[in-house]
Amino acid sequence: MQMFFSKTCEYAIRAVIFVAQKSEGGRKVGIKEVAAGIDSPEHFIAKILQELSKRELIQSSKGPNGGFYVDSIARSNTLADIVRAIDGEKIFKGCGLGLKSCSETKPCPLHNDFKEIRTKMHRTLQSATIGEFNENLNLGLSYIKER
Amino acid sequence: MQMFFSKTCEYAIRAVIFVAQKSEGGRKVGIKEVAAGIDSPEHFIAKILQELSKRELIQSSKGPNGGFYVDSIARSNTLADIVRAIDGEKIFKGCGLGLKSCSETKPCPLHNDFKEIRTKMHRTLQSATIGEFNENLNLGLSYIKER
DNA sequence: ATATTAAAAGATATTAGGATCTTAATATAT
DNA sequence: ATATATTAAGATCCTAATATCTTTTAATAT
Repeated sequence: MQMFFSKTCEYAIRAVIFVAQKSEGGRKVGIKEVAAGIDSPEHFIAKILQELSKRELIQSSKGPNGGFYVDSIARSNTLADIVRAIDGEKIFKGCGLGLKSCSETKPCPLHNDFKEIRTKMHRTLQSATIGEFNENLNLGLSYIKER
Repeated sequence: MQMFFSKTCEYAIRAVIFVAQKSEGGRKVGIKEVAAGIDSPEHFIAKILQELSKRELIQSSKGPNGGFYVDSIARSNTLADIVRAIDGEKIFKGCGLGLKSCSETKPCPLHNDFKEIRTKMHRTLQSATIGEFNENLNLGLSYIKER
C-alpha cells in the first residue's frame, strides 16, 4: 500500500463528505447507502462511522428512519479534524525518515523539504470544511466513488 | 503507523545515505555497522540491503573485508529511485483519498491540492542524489540516527 | 582449510483491514 | 401500552499485509 492516509482514514474522509452532501436537506443516511455511495466494505465503514460519531464529527440516530447526518455545527469541522481523529498528528508532525528525534536543531537530511510538504498538507486540510464539497459533487464536477 | 513512506522505505533511504557516506573513501560497510549507524533492526536492514543490491542501488561483496558500498555510478541515483524500488509509484501517482479512478477528468474533491503535494514530493526526491548528503552529515549539520 | 561476510529463504510476530454476530434504541402499528 | 421492524452501537473474530527474527548457503580473502 502506502499513501498519505491509512485506508481507514481515506474511507472516513469520503464517508463524512458523502454524508454531509446527502444529509444537507435534513434527511439521514443509512450505513448501506454510505457503503454503496463511497465504495467501501459495509461493516468496516460502520465501525468507522461509529468512531466519528463518538467524536462528534458526524451525528447519528437509531431506530426506523434513523441514520447518519452532519448537523450545521459539525459541518464547519475541517478535514484536518477527521485526519487527526483517525490517523493522529503524524502526518502533520512526523519526520519523513521516521526519526523520533528529528527537529530543527537535529534535522534529518530531508527535514526542510518535508517541512514544506507537511505545511502544505496541513493548510489544505485545515482550510477545507466538511460542508464545502457538496456543490461540486452535486454538479458532477468531483467524485468520491469509483464507478 | 502512517507516514509518507513504509518503515522499510524509511530504513532503506537512511541506509543508502549512510552507506554512501561511510564508503566514500573506498571502504566497505558491514551490516552490523549499518544497523548501528541508523538505528535499525539488524536482520531487517540486511534483507532491505539485499533487495537494494539486487536492484543495483548499492553494491556489495561477500567474504572477509566484504560489505556494502555505493560506487560512483550508483551515487548519482536519486532518493526517488529508492522510493520507487521499495514502495512503488503510489506516493507519486496515487489519489489521496484512495480512488483508483481518480484523474483529471474524474477528480476526487482534493485532487488539485494533492497534485501539488505529490509534485513537490516528486521534485524533492528526484533532485536529491544519494551522494549529496555526506558533507552535512560529516559536519554534524544533519542526522540519520536517533541518539 | 578456515574465518568472515553477504545472500537467500523461511518462520514468527505484530498490526491493520475487514467480517460476523449480538445488543440497544426508537418509530410505528396494533 | 406492547410488539415488531428498523437501524446504529458494540464486541469479537478472522485474514492479509507488514515488520522482524532465525537458519542455512555461497562467496572470498587469508
